[in-house]
Amino acid sequence: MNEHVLLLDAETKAAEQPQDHRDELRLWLRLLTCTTLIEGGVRKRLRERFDVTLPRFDLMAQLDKSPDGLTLSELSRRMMVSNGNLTALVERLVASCHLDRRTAENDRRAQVISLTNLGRAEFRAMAAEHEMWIAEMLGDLSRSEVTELLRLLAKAKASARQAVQGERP
Amino acid sequence: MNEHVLLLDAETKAAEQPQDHRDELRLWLRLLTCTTLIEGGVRKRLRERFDVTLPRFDLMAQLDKSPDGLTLSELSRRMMVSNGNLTALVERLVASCHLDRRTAENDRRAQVISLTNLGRAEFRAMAAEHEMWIAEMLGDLSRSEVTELLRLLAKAKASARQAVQGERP
DNA sequence: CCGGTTTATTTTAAGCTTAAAATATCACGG
DNA sequence: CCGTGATATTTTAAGCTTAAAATAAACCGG
Repeated sequence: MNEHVLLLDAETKAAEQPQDHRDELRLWLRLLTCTTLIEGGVRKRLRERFDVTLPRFDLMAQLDKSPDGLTLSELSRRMMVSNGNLTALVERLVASCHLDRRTAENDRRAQVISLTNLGRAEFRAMAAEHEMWIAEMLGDLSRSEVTELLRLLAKAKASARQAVQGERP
Repeated sequence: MNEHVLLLDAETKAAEQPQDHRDELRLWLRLLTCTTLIEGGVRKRLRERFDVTLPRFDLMAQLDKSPDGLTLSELSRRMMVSNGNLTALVERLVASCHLDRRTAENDRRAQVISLTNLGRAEFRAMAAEHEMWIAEMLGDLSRSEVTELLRLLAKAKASARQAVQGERP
């Protein structure tokens, strides 16, 4: 009986498995292509128009949404990059007077990072153009297609998050 | 009359522009989140299971689809990474006996890269698991949702490609 | 209040990535 | 066949990224 089950499993695998998940794989590759294309376009425009890198723009974008600043840990969680990555990135932006950094009041381990007035002003000028670039790149999608993509990607995001983070401990 | 037009334009801008493209921006951010999540999960699994990096896997994936090999230019176009990037990546995989590299027969400038038997065998073992990881991460989507996403992302991809590459010269 | 554990950050080593400049070869029109 | 422009690749410099180890401070149960 055991062999029977195993045999069935093997046959099932042979018959279905190799084809079964091809669409999911295609979906992942297409998602990656879309992201890479848009990211490349944004990166290039940021460099040409503002001489700024994408990671710096992303960092400033997070801080612009949090006027009271964020700790490095919170930043790394929101940007989904490693902790050590931020150390150098923040250092450079502090050196160029775009960011402020201070020790947290109640926790001497933590650093609170925030935008300076200069940083905020420069970011907002960039963000305004950035929004138009994105609108242009996604310009062939109708309003309802955008809405539908938002809905389906929310589901994909939840699915991936559960699979990826559900295994952490 | 010119002032009239300009005034209308200004009013239109003030009334619509600041809000008009928020959904496209949200869509882009959600796309990026999905990609980053899945990419991180794949990267981690590739490292833990096979001690291989994602760029190496991607490179081998392209070559596996082209049994006759590819030139560096063609590879860089398909992988959407810069030319110089591949030089070191290929070098390392040649050193570890996963890739072959030979000068093209009819063009002494070009290098043709292909998988060795070892490289192909190792890649296929990884690819089989990789497909299951992706299926798991996207497991909460129904078949019809996957199909619909494929359709909409194809449109997004075409839109972005036109906007990004239409400006090259 | 003390010792073990967790949390926040930095450091380190390796590798990836890009843009731009340099090099080498090819193609082709005159 | 020769120069000119295009194409293929490598080199370079700077910056990004990660994982893992190290450091430091906070928390917490006994």
